Amino acid sequence: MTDRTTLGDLQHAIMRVLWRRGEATAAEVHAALEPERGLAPTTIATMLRKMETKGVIEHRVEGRQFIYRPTVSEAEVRRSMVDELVDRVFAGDPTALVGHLLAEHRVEPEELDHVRQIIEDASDREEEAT
Amino acid sequence: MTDRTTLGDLQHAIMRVLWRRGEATAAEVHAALEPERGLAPTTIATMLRKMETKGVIEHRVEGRQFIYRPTVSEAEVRRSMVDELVDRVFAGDPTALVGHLLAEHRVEPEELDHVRQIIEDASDREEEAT
DNA sequence: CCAAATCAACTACCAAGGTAATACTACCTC
DNA sequence: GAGGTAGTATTACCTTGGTAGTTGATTTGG
Repeated sequence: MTDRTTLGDLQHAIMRVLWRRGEATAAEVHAALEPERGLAPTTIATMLRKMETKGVIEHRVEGRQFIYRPTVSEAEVRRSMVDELVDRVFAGDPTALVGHLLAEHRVEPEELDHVRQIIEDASDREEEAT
Repeated sequence: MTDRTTLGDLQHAIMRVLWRRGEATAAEVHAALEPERGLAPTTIATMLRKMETKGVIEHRVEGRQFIYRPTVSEAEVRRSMVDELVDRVFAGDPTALVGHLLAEHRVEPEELDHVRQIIEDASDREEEAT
């Protein structure tokens, strides 16, 4: 089940565009990434085709254009990429990654409280919904 | 400065052996990884050579054997790999990754308190040292 | 109706990670 | 000294991500 959907940097950038807009043509994706990446339009088109083969996006035809949209959610990708990192680098222990983040990345304790609060609220709502 | 030292899965497994033991020959690394990976000895040897080219390990000669040892620490690798994930997947916001971990990976709040305690203690010691 | 623009498809490279057989070399043993 | 053994070097192949030129079909503007 756990599909381990890993994306490269460009693939991820493309997915971000698709997630934000719901769907887009190759030209639109290219336009969106042009500023910071300056890639050839064909590069985007090729990557889109590869990504479709890989199964992370699909397209429908509109006239002579392909309109692509994601088949995996941002949450799924996050999850599998974080899982992979946790397995590879922290021996499967997510708490160790949290520790690392607090120690190395200077995540403020107040921020942490805030985050925890959000989680707890969410859990509460979940229980209520039972 | 920030070298962005990314390691593949096998490379990471090899590094773990080297970090644990301080140094090891190709045969020793192979022996250590044999059980769970079952790779050919030459595969390990080839990978070690590639990793040395890449600069993450180095070797000294002892008789006709090469004894490899890490040139980068586990902490450095962790840091750059986590940085990369945070940049790619969480738009550079480490707190977002913490949130994800708490929400998706069911990190227990008690665990969190524990982790935070460790961090705070460390900060205290740091201040004392001033 | 023809030329220019628009798209997708095809083809081609490069780098890096991974995997391994084969070749070479030096040493050790009989 | 011959042969096996241990160990490194060479070579080779596959996959995936990334990058892009060229080609071919289609559509549309003049």
